[in-house]
Amino acid sequence: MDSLARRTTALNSSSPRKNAAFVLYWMQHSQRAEANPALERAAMWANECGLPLVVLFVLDPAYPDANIRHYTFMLEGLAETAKAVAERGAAFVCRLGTPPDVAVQIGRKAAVIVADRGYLRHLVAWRTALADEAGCLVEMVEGDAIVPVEEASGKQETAARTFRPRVHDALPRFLDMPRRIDLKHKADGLDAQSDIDLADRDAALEMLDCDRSVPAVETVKGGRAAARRSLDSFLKDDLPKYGDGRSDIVDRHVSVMSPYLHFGQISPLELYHAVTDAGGNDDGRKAYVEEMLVRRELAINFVHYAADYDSYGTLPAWARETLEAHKDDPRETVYTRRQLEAGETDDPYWNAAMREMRVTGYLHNHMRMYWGKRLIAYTKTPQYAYETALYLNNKYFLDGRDANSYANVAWLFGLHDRGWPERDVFGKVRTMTASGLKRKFDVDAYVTWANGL
DNA sequence: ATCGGCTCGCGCAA
DNA sequence: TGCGCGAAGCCGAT
Repeated sequence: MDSLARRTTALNSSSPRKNAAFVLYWMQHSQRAEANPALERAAMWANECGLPLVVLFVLDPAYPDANIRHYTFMLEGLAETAKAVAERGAAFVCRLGTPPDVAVQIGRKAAVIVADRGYLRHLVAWRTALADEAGCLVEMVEGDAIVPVEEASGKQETAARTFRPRVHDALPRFLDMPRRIDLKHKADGLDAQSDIDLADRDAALEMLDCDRSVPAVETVKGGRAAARRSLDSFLKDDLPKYGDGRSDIVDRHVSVMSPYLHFGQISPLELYHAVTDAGGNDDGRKAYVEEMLVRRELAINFVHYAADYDSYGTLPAWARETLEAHKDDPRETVYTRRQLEAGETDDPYWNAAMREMRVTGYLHNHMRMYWGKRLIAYTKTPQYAYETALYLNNKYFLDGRDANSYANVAWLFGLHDRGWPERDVFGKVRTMTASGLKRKFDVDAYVTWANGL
């Protein structure tokens, strides 16, 4: 079995449709024209059937928790992707609507429909609905995890230490980059079915009836070209220092690939190869693989196997019990959600983190932890802290609404972690404090920087 | 500056 | 059944 076949699952038992007009790739998660195994699988089918390829993207104005910040970043990437798809000789169709419905409708003329993979519950449901209603073979191709989730482990893992050996064991079978397949039949004229012109982004954004309260991020551009530029400078300047430099909140040596990964504008496998082939030192490369393979895919393992990945009740029992035992501990100050969201607490470090999040749509990972842990201390109940953390994550972060968002928020409350000495409010759940920040970093420089954003 | 103690659940050796 | 050990913890002692 070749590497593409190992990433592919049939979602129904239908056969390819006879007398079809094209092969359809319904693009959803892997929003890129290169390093995309779903696209190559669809190209393979197109050549095999002697048909042209249509790539469909459905822009859903009702996508859960999406606002104009997310759509802007996504459309910056999609405009580039549409062009690159067309240059390969496939048609790129962009439609407004509910993704599986539009895919079923367009798919009536398709011999085969290929989908990429998503992990959150609505993304799984979309693929199931498509497979049930398509009336032809529907395949799903894993392109946004290096190791397909079931191949790494057949169950929900309790911690990185149990997941790590499993994902590393499976890794060698999934290291081949998808081979680029040339299309034999060009798709002239088929792209006439679009109802959105991605080249005119402002017009496209205006068509969306969505939340406009969070402005687009000025400092980070979406799309593959921006991702590659950012990656190149990371590989040259930061990867060598990544080993022990990645946690510094002021002198940052991080790649900031998470927004691009979230929208599938870059593939985790191409990042893996870029980093392991890079110069520098072993420390940096090892640490990066730990983040991108072990940590990132542990988050995918979590949302895949924990049906209630976005519920407080899915936290480990020991964590819920200890938080429950301390729920009536006095809090120094309890803030309203409005005060929190505006960054108006008495903790300047916390406010600075909130500001970085609001303005840049991103937060350094160490400050994500501090921000989230303090939220437990600044709210009345851990349930409310959990809901607030998810709400703010998904509203402001360009990389929010991701498997990582749910795993990272749950980590704040003990997921994938162990018990620690019992303290007020937190119980045995790991805590973080301002004194810890001061001990490790020039946190005043961080505050000055954030306030200048 | 560095170290031990605190603490939980898993996986593995015995 | 016991033991070692783990993503970033904190605190107090040296």
